[in-house]
Amino acid sequence: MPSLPVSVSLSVSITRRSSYPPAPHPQQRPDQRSCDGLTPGFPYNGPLSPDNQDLAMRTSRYLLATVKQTPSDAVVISHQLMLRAGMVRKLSSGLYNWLPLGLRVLRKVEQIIREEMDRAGAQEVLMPVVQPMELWEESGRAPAYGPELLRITDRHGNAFCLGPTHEEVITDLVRNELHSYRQLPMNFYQIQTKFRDEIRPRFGIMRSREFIMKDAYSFHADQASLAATYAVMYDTYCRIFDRLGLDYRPVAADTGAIGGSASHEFHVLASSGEDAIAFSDSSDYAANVELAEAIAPGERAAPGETMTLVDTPDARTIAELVAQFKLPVEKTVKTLIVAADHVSADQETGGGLVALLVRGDHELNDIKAEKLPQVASPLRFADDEEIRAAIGAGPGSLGPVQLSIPCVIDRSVALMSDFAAGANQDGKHYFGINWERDLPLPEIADLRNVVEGDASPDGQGTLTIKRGIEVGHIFQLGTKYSEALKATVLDERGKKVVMPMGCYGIGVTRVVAAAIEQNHDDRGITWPEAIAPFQIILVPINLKKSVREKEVCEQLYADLTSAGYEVLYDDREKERLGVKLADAELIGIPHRIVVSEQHLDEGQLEYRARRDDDNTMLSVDEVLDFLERRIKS
RNA sequence: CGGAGUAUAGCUCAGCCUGGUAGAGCACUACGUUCGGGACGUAGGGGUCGCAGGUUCAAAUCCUGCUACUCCGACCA
Repeated sequence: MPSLPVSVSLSVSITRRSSYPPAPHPQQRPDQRSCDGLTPGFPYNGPLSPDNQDLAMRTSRYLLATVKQTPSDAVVISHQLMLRAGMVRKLSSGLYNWLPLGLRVLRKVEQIIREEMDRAGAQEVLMPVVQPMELWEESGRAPAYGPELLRITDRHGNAFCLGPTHEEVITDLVRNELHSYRQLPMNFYQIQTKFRDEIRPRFGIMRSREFIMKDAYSFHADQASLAATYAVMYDTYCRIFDRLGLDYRPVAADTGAIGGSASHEFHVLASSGEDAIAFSDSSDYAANVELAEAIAPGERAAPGETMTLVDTPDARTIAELVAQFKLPVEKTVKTLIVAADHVSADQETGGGLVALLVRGDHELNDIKAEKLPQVASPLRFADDEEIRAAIGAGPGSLGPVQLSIPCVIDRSVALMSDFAAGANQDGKHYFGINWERDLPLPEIADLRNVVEGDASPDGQGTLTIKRGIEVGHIFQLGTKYSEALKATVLDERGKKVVMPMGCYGIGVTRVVAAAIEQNHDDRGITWPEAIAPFQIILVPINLKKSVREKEVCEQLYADLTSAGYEVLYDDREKERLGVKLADAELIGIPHRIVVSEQHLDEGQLEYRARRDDDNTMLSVDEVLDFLERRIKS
């Protein structure tokens, strides 16, 4: 048998044996133990090892619960891979057990969040999962929250609920503890389990009923202080998601009654995301597609055609019209008829209907339409009979010319010239319509969804649309809860003032799922460095046969661990190489070292990053330097 | 809450229509062979067929009720 390369200096002395050593002597010297407290080469059923589990583990002692088959009830990738990699197991609908491997990832995400929140001056607290209903009565939110709030009763008949969020509890705490404006601002956060009794939990960890959230609540003496802390939280969130290694976008969110730039969602970009978000290619602008403003820069071209009535008996949709008459779709207009708001319906002659016009290739935005004063809320499309009664033609032949009901047009429609639209007579369209020549320009509004390539509303660049997973949300709450719960402090004049509040959430468990949605390939997870369960996996090719592989692995395991790396040593003797490599790829350890007899002859090891396509050969004594450069950079 | 579906071994599923000995693959245990990309052989362990009723000489199979879970929708953000 060839001897070990001289470059490997063994600090642990191992006697070569052709078979397992006998059970260790109880008085074994500590320096003969490896980093995880196990005697090198000790077989599977040894004692539990209490040492250094944060850093090191050997697979023979670890619950590596990987499965080959994709579970049938998992539809999204993150759910499939989290089950397959042995990170989680379902307990019941929307409830999951976290196995050791998954928990390592979860803890890393938590730790990054914790460090950055602390860095931003927030103070960690821990509030109960179970909350008294009294507080929810006091805030007035109990009825509004409905059945999503899981209510429970204790043995004395007192009402409690499982906390879906903690505004009430923190506000109650703060009103008892803070008394002076001098103490403000303060920002409290916790990383805690939440429960929301979702109507339909789905997508595994992405939308479960029980989940872990980092929620923070800030309290202020005035609005300016709230705005300042909000800005700090915005930056903190950026730092957190940067450190997590995720591709994300802060997105302007619907601020409802609060207004201004008082709310942002943080989205991890992934094709499976539930939300479509639009962002500028050359500025920070980003918004939910439903909320993104559709602007229409430019001017209307002068009329070039005369308006003509054309028989279009077989064209009932824009697609048919475009196909049959070789029209560019940008020269067509869609006319949608919706119910009018009651008040305006009385005043107009529209029979309770309003026409909304968007370009043929555009889509009506329900939310924007609903916000128009003329339009009934909730939005309701008119049925065929109503349309025929009011206009005298069926859908498919509707247009703005000589229209008998009120009409609102999209901004981009207002810029069209020489366009085609229905003639309000069955089977007929007008071509070559021009505003202000053939008919007056109706009221103009933003009616449509933005599309890829639109000009960015901030005037810089064009919009790209991608799907995102909402993982964070920051909010300037104002005094909604502090008012209801009377959370006041005395100001400098000794007057009681209600504290404006901010709240800031991150879905910690959802971040883990989102990270996988964004980082996977056909073999498994490709973790970002910062949240991988382990940094390095050590894979000997044939531990059973090769004493040399075992010696080198034990040595590397000890050296890498004492250098501070988190190492998973795949010391399973019964598994073949293929199984080990497949597992390593499935669980997505970023750095892999394969140890083989063949290459040890030249003093070489194989290195491969999870996202690499090829192996890199390293000499045994340069491994530490190499990894140092590779990981720390 | 509306619609659709599923429930049989740890996992993925067959068997049910047409009632009569509980099945396969993977996983697990033992032994042997194999050993650089999810090995092979031999032997074995493991299921009150979701629960409760009913029909029948006989029910995984037919009937009724219940429960849980999944998918689509509404809801939530």
